[in-house]
Amino acid sequence: MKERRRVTIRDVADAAGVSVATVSRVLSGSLTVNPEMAERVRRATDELEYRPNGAAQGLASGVHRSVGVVLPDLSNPYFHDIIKATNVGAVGDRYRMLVTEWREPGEELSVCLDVLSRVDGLLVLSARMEADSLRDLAARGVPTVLVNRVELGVDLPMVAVDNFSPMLELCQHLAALGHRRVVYLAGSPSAWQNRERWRAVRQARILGLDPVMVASDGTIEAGYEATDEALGHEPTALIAFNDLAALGAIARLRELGLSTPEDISVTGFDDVAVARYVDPALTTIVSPKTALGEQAWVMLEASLRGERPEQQPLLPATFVQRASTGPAKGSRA
Amino acid sequence: MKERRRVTIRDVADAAGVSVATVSRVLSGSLTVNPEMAERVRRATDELEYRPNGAAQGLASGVHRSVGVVLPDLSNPYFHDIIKATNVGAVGDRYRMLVTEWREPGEELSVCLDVLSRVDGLLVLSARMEADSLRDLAARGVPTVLVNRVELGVDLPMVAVDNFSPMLELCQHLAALGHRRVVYLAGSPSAWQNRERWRAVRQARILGLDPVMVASDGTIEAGYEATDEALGHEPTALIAFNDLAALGAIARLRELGLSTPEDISVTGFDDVAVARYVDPALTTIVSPKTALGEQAWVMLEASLRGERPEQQPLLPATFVQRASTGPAKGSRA
DNA sequence: GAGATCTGAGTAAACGCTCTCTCGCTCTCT
DNA sequence: AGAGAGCGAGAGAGCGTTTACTCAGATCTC
Repeated sequence: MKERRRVTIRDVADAAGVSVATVSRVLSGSLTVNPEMAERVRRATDELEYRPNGAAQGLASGVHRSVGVVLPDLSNPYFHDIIKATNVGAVGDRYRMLVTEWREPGEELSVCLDVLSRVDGLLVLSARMEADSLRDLAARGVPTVLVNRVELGVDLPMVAVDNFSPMLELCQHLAALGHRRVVYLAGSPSAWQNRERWRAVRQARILGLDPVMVASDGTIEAGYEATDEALGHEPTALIAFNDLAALGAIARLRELGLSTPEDISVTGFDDVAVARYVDPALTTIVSPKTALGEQAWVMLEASLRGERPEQQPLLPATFVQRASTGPAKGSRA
Repeated sequence: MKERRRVTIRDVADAAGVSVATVSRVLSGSLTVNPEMAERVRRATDELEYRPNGAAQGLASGVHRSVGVVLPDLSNPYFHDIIKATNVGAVGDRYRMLVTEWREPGEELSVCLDVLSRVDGLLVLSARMEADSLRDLAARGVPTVLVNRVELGVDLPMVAVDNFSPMLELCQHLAALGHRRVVYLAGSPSAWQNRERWRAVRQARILGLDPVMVASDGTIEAGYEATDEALGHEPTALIAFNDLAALGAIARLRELGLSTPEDISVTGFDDVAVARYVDPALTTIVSPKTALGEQAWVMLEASLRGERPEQQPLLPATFVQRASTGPAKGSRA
């Protein structure tokens, strides 16, 4: 209740008997200050429990020591391991990370810009943000790193996982098991990752696969719901956009009396935490989420220092076979 | 590349031919301003793409229109639906939400205080934060709401889900199925929720249950690993702290050749998204995460307005029976 | 030992905004 | 017609920091 006034740098200066400039110097670790004085200042700081006002620091110095993370959906677990890793890096470099969700598509840029007066850089984890908005950001010279999205017309550092190669490997695995007719349960059409994965699946025609795409969007519910339509194409395997959709599909198949993988194989993507624990354990692709987050921070940090981070190649993801795939029903069995 | 200077309120004022004070008034929606002038200002604002500097606004007015969310683990999915709902409320009231993770226990208060110069209030989603730190926060008069934690010695508004009653209901369900010897796979010992759930399980002795507790911590891996020890007590049912631990346990049981629920029943808590889609679908307790988040915002918003939010009763959670529980093996079968 | 060079600390001007005060103008009332 | 009230807009003082500058005093050079 006692609405005690926040202690300011002035209070510390008075207590230590020095000027505010000196306090500022001590706190910023400047070397041009008498050790004994520095000690006095530090003691005063502790005693008064002084904490610098971030808003004022940001205003005066123009650097906020914090970065914004913009993502479309806070409840999507895919992002969490990534930003967790990023956060470790940020904290290590004494940066704060501010996560912001936006909901309305089209509103992204506005959100980014809005948060920009409190942060020094941006991490964009949006598969859907319009390329124009990204270009705008790039043009403004805002340090920004694009995560899991490759946009060739945009001059921004990006870090992403290779979706194509491992998906092709997965297809090869299915082909080797005798599958031919397969359905790709798509993710969000505008997402780069979805395009890449579907590109790989189509490419797999050369391996003998005969893929068709069914619209969906990478959630459990969507996977569940898209399954009936998928079955209309009489596939022997379902290639889901991600693990969640795969789980939904398997659940629906079970309801229909079809078992996985005996009657129909199902694959996922991402290797979310539960993927190996469910029954059947998911054949999927392990996305290096931690590495992705770390790499993203390294590049953002370089941008913040004014460097131009070196563009890295796509991070490799590895195919892992578990129990949700088996020989195609009806092939040489 | 063109490092163009950010446009300030001064630029807008010049462009519109008015004083900065007037621009400020127009932007803050003050009514004491000539409509024609307001229109001029608004036009200038648009043309210059002016965006107020949040740091400066915060410094000058003392209000930041943003709240901090402090949570211990960004990758824990339990929080996401909650803060997603909170965010909806916050955005609706034109507040920004800044999510911050801390890692080191004991460091929480420092993190809170640190973020305090950029936010107006705090949402604490920490089951583990020390009561002393909470008291400190309360004493400083910082608008704060405690989520999913009830701490009677702390004078702070809190909103939480009832853990006890539904857990008791779940125990009743197990007792009715003939279970007697059961193991509680614990969550983090210092978590309020864990204490409540275990309290309910112990209470269920009156229903004929004979519970023992096995240490664990509410992750899939921990549930998986604690299962062997749990089996040492020869239970007919496992009551997991939450769904994740339940999933881990079921996976381990399967590995050991035990099937759920025929050989052993398993229950969860929370009803995470996958709970109903896995095989067997989890008997669990549906936690009203969205309601929780909404309620948290309502209370925080009241605190921000200087009101003392009315303490609400615990939010009800409902028991839901699915396929992971069945008659106790060896009972009248 | 006098002038030049360093050091280290203080002074004060930003940073971009809000908000109180002040002031000039238009109305209204007597 | 003159005074008081009312209203709208400008001036300017902060808000809490950082960061040129400035300027003593100490150290050095010849």
